[in-house]
Amino acid sequence: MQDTFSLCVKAKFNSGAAAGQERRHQLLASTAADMKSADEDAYNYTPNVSLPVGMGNPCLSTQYHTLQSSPVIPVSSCHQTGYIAQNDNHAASGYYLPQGLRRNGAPALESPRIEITAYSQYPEDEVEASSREEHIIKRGVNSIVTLTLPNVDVYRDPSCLSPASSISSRSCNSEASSYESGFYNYDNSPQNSPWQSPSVSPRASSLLSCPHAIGPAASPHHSPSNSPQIGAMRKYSFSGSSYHQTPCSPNQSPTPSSHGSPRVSVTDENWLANTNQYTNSAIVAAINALTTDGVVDMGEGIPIKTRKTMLDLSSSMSLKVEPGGEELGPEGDLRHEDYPSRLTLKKENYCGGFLDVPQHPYSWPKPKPYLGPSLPALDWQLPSCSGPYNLQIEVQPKSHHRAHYETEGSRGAVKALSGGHPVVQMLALSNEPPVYIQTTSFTNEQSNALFLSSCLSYRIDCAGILKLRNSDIELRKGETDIGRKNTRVRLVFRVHINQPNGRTVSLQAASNPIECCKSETLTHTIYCCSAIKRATILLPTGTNSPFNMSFLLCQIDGHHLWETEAKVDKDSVKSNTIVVEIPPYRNQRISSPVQVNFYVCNGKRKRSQYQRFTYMPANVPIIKTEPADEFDSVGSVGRHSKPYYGQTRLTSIMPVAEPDPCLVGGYPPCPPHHAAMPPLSPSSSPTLHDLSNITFNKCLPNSPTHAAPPGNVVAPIQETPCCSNLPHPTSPDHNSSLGMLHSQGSPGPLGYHHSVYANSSSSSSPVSDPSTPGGPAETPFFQAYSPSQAEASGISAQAAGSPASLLTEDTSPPSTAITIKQEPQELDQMYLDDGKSDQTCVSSEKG
DNA sequence: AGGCTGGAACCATAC
DNA sequence: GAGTATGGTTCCAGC
Repeated sequence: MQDTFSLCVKAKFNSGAAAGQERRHQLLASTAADMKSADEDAYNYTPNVSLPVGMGNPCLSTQYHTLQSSPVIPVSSCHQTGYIAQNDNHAASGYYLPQGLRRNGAPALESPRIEITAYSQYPEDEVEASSREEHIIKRGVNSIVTLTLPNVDVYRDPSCLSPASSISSRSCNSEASSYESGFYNYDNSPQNSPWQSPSVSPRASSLLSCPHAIGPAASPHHSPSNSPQIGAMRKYSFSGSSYHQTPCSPNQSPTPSSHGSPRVSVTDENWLANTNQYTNSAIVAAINALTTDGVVDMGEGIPIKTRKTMLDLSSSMSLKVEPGGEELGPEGDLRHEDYPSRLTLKKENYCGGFLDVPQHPYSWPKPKPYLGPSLPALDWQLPSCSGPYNLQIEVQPKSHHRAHYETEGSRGAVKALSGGHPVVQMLALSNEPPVYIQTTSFTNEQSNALFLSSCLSYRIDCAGILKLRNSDIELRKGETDIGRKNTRVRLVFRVHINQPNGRTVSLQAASNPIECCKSETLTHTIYCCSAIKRATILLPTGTNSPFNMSFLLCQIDGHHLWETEAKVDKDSVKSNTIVVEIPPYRNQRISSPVQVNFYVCNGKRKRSQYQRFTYMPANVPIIKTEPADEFDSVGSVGRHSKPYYGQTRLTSIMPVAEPDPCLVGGYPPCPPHHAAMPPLSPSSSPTLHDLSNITFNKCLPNSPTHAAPPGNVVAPIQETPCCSNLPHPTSPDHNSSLGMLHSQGSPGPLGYHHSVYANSSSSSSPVSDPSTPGGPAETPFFQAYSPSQAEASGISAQAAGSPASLLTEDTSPPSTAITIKQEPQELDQMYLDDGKSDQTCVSSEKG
């Protein structure tokens, strides 16, 4: 199940010397959201991203993206290949499959996502007037650029209170896709629909029964005026999604809505004005699906809850088609011409039981057609590296960020663990063509392009996350309760690199999952550790800490072939931690790693999400357990051994202002993936990290910086049965590799980190932000450390009230034939609940 | 004064 | 069907 979030980025962009001043640019990034409901854990969770290409396999075969092609990118173990756009619209056809399209032509609108959209503050005219050169900036390697929103005033203009409606809608529209599709500069052909997410959602059918098409409409969301950020988000979102500059949402009443009920789920004409971009065949199909008999029965196919809401707010329920054909841009005409009366009829029918919202006094500025090169839809899967280019998230966002509702004010931008902001870095060989940073939603692509010499970092300091009500989502999807616990998202950033041959290489990088829910429950809790034979996990005690906690293990294949309850040290509960002894696997003579899931429950109905746990064979000294992430897993688990290093899904973060040394020091800062670095081999095999001989320093908040990990040697690792054969799409964590699976040659949104981390001591992070010293280190992953260490430090740390630590009683696993990569002397930690009192770390012991 | 945060309160749903 | 637990959403107050 997925929920929908909209995330906007209001970024600062210090254009650099060339410009000589701050430039307003619009940056659009899509974010895919990983969400799962309580019932959708490792076994039945459907990843929001049903992409043929997994995130874990960032490097895909080179693809040529064209606007006219379907976004399905063949999966490949890839490498060096980015998604290349070509101005000609032919090549792609053969590459892409209309998987995102449902049988009836409706787009697959399954995947939740957040959308990050920063936008240029330049007035359209001004933007157009801007010369390309003005936007060319030369930056030295490792320079950091801050995306700024120039006209903050505009951004927060009260009159533009709720552009967010677009966002929400937008997001919902793209639900089907793994990534938000922000490019609607497509023709309306089904296969060209941006909705055709490469992701093939198993739940595609749901869309048919649901007004997903009206989803956006369902979420025009009368954003409260008190949420400037939301408004901005929405605005950006729409902008980003259509290349149309929509300074202000028409949805926004100059004055706060009188009824101001946040429950308003259906868009008004304003929405359409913006969503004309969406009024393509997909929408029509969806609407048709809702109104098969030509008469819309609001009582059917719409969740009661939503229905109720809608009725209550019927006045806002309107899908009236705006006469904004001229505003649609190139494709706009087609849309309307193709489905004018039909769409109108359907909408009217659909809203038959509702009162139309009076025409808004507002008038949308005419969106101008995007004149730039064809760019892949945001819901397309793209690699993170291509040739000399490599896009990476230099500083990962915090693992937890409370998303705000439309009825709320902004809850601030997503921050980095260290207290700074996420940083995205683009790396390229110095002699390579300039990098064209995709700054969508502009009428003049030139004005939104930045040409970089080699490396550039962008600090995303104004990206918030907007969460849509589940009811709205249900309305769109025609499902009920789909939003439950869909609280995790990722940020996905993209860059487009123009090449001399006229092609454009598009890359994208995804952040670590971000927990967006407010409540701090077990659902956020991440328990990751690996162990051999036996391990002890220290869990935090707190309001949500289960006193009668059960620790269960079950296989990830969807069947509880084996399940057992872990032994809980009741005495430990007295302290601030709970010690759980993980039982040995049923078959202790396994020859390959066996991945299982476990969850924690409080003896009632509350239980955590599934977390992965790996039982390693006796002769395989793998200790590290990979983070769980459905999003990651979507793509290539089992098939590609998706690299997964340094990635831990943290459910909570430590105090922003006080980065944990363990996290920061434990891993070398993300080295600026030098362009000079040899291309990562697509065929690189995942490797295991041997931590058996590594001792880890005490993991205390104040512990000294840990030494960088020694050089590493990697060796291929065989995939575990569960992973190789079970790319369980429903498993939130199925993508995780057993042990320290990573393909050194497969950098990517996630895997890339590994490469980074692997390169010890590379601390030349381009990110100059002192607040983000650790860079990638902010995304620690669990590691085991020697018992002695655990005793000496980890436990003591617990006693001291510091986050729990991962205790590992490693009885020195027998040496293996594989080459082992040493891990940094660091203790994996997991912080819960924003790293406050609930900070916790999990320690495992191998015995 | 406005925005950001944290948390309480309320409501709906699940058990 | 009622009661309770849990999660989702809204609202409020403090910083």
